[in-house]
Amino acid sequence: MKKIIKDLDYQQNLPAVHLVKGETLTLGVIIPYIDHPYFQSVVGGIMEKAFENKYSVLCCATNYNKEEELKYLLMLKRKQLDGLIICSHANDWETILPYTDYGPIISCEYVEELPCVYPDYYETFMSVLDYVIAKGHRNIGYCTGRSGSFSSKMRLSAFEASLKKVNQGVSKSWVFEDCFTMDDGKQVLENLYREGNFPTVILANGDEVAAGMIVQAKVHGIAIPSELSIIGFDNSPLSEALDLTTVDLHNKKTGEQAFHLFYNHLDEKIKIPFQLIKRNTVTTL
Amino acid sequence: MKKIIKDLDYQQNLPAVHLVKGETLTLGVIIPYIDHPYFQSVVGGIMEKAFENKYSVLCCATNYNKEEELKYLLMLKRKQLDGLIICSHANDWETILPYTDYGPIISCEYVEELPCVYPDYYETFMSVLDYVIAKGHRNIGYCTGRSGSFSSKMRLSAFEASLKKVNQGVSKSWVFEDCFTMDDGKQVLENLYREGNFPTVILANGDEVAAGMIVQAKVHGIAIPSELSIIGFDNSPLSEALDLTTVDLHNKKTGEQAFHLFYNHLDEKIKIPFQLIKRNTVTTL
DNA sequence: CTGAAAGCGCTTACAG
DNA sequence: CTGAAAGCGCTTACAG
Repeated sequence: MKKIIKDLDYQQNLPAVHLVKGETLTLGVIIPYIDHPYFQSVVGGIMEKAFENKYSVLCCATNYNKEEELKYLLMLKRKQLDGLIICSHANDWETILPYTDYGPIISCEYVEELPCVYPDYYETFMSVLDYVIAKGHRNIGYCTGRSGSFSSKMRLSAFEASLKKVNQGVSKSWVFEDCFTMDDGKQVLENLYREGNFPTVILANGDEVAAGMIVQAKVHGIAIPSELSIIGFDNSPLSEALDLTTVDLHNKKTGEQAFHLFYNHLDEKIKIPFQLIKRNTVTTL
Repeated sequence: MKKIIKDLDYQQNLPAVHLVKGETLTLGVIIPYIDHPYFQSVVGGIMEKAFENKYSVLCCATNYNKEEELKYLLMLKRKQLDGLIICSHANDWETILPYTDYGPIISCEYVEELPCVYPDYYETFMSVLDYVIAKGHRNIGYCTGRSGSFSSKMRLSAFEASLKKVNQGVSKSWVFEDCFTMDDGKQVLENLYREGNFPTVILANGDEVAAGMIVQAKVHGIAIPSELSIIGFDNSPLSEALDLTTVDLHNKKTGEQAFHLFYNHLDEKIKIPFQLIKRNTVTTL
C-alpha cells in the first residue's frame, strides 16, 4: 500500500486537510510596506521562527489601506489563517479587536487588549533625548510618521517631558510629520533651509530619512555634525555606511518573539530593549 | 434570508471554498532573503499587482535551503498555491520543472523551459564594462554571489568577452565570489588591501556590497574614486546617499510583469531593460 | 426559479 | 487492527 502511494507520488490535497483540521499552518503578517528596513527585520524574524515550526507566512503590505487590512482580518475569520501578527495597523483597534474571536492576534506595538511585543518608544526616545541634551543640545527637532500613530504619540510625550526638564518648550516648527523615505528627509532639510531656522540636532525616525537629510545638507554645504547633528533609527546597513549615530530596536527579535506568542498561545506583553549606536553624526556643543 | 446572513455576520469557510473550487487565490513567491533590496523590489511589484487582482502572496524566504524550497513546490502540487514565482532558486531546474504539471511557475531569471521575466545580466554587465573601459579602466574587478548561479555565469561571460576586446586577460584574483552583504564588501576590500594588488575599478553586485567596500576603503584612507572606482547595483536609497554610480534593473517592474504572466497564463519571455545611473564613484583614467 | 442532493478530498470516530 | 461511514463546509448540477 505504502509502495503504491509512493509510486503514484501521491500528496494530500491541502485545502481538504485544512477544512477537516480547521487549521492551515499559515500565519498572516500585516505590514504597511515591504521596502522599509523596520518591517523587513520584523518579518525576517517572524519568517525564521515560522520556518522552524512548519508555518508559512502570508505577507500583506497594506500601504495603510483599511480595506486591504480588513481583507486579512477576514481571512482569519474565514479560517484561511491560523493567526495574525500586526506590525502596524490602518484600522482602529476597536475594529480590529473583535477578530480575536477567530484566532490569536499579536501586535508589534503596545496595546492593552492584545498580546504584544514592542519596543518602548517612550523610553527609547527619552534616552536619546537625554543623550543629546547631555551633549549640550537644546534646540532639538524630530521626525515622525503618521501623526496619530502610537509611536508618534510616544515621541511627542517623551519630547515634551524631556524639554520640560531643561526648561525648553516644544517648537512645533521642529517636529516633522509624515516622514518615511529618503525623499521625505530631503524635504525636511530643504524646508528648514528655506526658512533658515535650524535646530542643532534632528532625531530622524529611520535611517533613510536621516540619510535624506544628510544628502540635502551636503547640497547646501551644511556640515554634519558641526552645524547640524543627526540621529537615525533602525541601525540598518545604510547607517553604518554613513557613519550615522542611530538606535537599534532589535527588530528581528521583535518578530521572533511575536511568533513565539502566537505559536504558544501566550497572552503576554514583551518589551524589547533598545540600544543607542554612537557613531559620528552628533557633535558636542 | 440575506438579512439573516448579514445579522449573523456569516462568512464562508475559505478552505471549503478552496477545496471545492480547486483554487486558493494565493500565489507563492520564492526568494532567498527578505532583507535584500533586489528581492524587496521584486516582491513589492508582485504584491502590488496581486492586490489589484485579489490575490494573496505567500512569501517564502528559503535562505537557499533546498528542502524549504521544495516545501513550496509541494504546496503548489497540493493545491494550496495557484502558482509560483521563483525569484531565485536553490534546487536545480530539473527538480523544479516537473512541478509545472500542478500550476504555472514563473521564473525571474531566464530559463528556456519556463515563462520568465528577467534582466539581461549579460547585456547589462557588458554595457557597464564598456562604460568603465571607455573611461580608461583596464584592471577591472567584480563581485558576484553564488559561484554557480545564472547571474554569476552571465557576469563571467560578459567579463571575458569584454576584456578580450581590449586584449586584457581575466584576473581570477579580481573576481570576488559569495558577496551578499555590506560585510562581504568590507572583506573584499580588506583582502585586497592586505595583498596590495588593487584593480582600478570594482563592479559590485549590489549597493550594499559596494557600500561595504567604500566604508572599508575609508578605513584605510583609500580615496574613492581617484584611487579606486566602484559601481553598485540596484539603485537603492543607499546608492543615492553615497552618491554611488549604480545600475537600475527596474526590479519592481520585473515583479509586476511576473505577476502578469502568472495571472494571464502567459508563456512568454520578457526582458526588462536596465539603466546605468551615473553618479560620482567612477573616475576617468 | 427553488431546494435537495451529490461531490470536492480529506480525517476521525466507530463498528466489526 | 481494519475498513466503511460520517462529517468538515462549501459549490454546482440537477430534479421538481
